[in-house]
Amino acid sequence: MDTRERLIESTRALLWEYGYVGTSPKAIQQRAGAGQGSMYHHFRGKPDLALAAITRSAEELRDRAEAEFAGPGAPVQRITAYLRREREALRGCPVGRLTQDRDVMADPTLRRPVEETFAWLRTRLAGVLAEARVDGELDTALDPAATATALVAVLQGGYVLARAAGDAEVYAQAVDGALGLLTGHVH
Amino acid sequence: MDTRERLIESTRALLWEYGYVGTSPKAIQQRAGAGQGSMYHHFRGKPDLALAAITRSAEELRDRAEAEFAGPGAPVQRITAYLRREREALRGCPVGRLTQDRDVMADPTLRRPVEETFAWLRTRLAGVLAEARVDGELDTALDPAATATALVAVLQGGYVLARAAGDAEVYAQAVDGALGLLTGHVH
DNA sequence: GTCTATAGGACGATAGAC
DNA sequence: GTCTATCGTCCTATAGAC
Repeated sequence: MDTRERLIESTRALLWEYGYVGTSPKAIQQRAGAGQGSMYHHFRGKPDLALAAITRSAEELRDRAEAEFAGPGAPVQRITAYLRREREALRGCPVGRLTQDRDVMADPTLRRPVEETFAWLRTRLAGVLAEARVDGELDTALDPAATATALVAVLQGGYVLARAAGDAEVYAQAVDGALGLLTGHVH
Repeated sequence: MDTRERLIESTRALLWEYGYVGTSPKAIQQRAGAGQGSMYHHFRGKPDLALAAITRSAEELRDRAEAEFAGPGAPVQRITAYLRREREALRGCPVGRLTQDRDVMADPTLRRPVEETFAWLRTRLAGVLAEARVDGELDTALDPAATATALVAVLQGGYVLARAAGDAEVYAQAVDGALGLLTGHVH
């Protein structure tokens, strides 16, 4: 892994753990084993480096989700697989976390990947729910768009509650609760 | 409002908007219209002031929720009222937000109010759900604890998604989706 | 109680040598 | 490409006068 690459990966890790304000160029450099000059040679500054890191995290999230949404099995089964996928609950969502970062949300460039990721996720999941409905697998009373937003919210909120409790099991409980609610609408 | 009070309220507002790392004593003083000496006279430092602010925000959240959980109407109606209560979706949850703040979660003293608030909230909501079940209002297949965690997660995640989209309506959509799912289990 | 002065360090970035 | 030196600013806190 070359220096540029190490800088991006270090930034991703630090952004995930400390957020934008809590991540200093110095910390990035140390973690990457690179000097000041090295960092400023490859990137214009902290925002530029953050953009590379955020973009990559967003793509990763999207790719993983798509793999499950487009995977094998009936729609409801794919949704269940997506919801149940093992996640590092106590670390939270690397993209959702940025939502609480003022400097990220205030910068249109940094904000865009975050916005697009969740817009895509909600739409994509709504599509699979609509599929399930057409297949007669799901209650027609459910609105796919609202249901999709609620389910994605359960994951994002599950991270919050797990962190608050200091217990990853709380995340799993939120997912269980959501699946319990969904099950009543599955034929 | 005396100086001490203004300092706490200023800290609450700044903590909500900028988080712990993003909130400086200087900014607190300016917003409160107080000098350095004044702040350090009333509080030992930033963590001490933050504790006062966090504790108050936690109590406020709890009091508001309790007012709805203990309010008039059938259990499901009270839950609906709680979920549908108007909130400043784009500002997020003043307590849930702290969950993403490393310095807060790393300090047991600052962390406690956050932890307790959500532990109480989940338990209290589970109680109302159990009540609804006993009343024959709610499907016995639903686990009160898991359902409560999922519903609270929808709110917390709804904030995340609304902020990501830059649209408070997304929060409302998450709540709608959750209520849509819940409705299928109400007799 | 509140003020100003001051401290030591970190932040984010730039300059210029190699 | 990478290094060290340097910059101006902000951070959090303390000291001591009023």
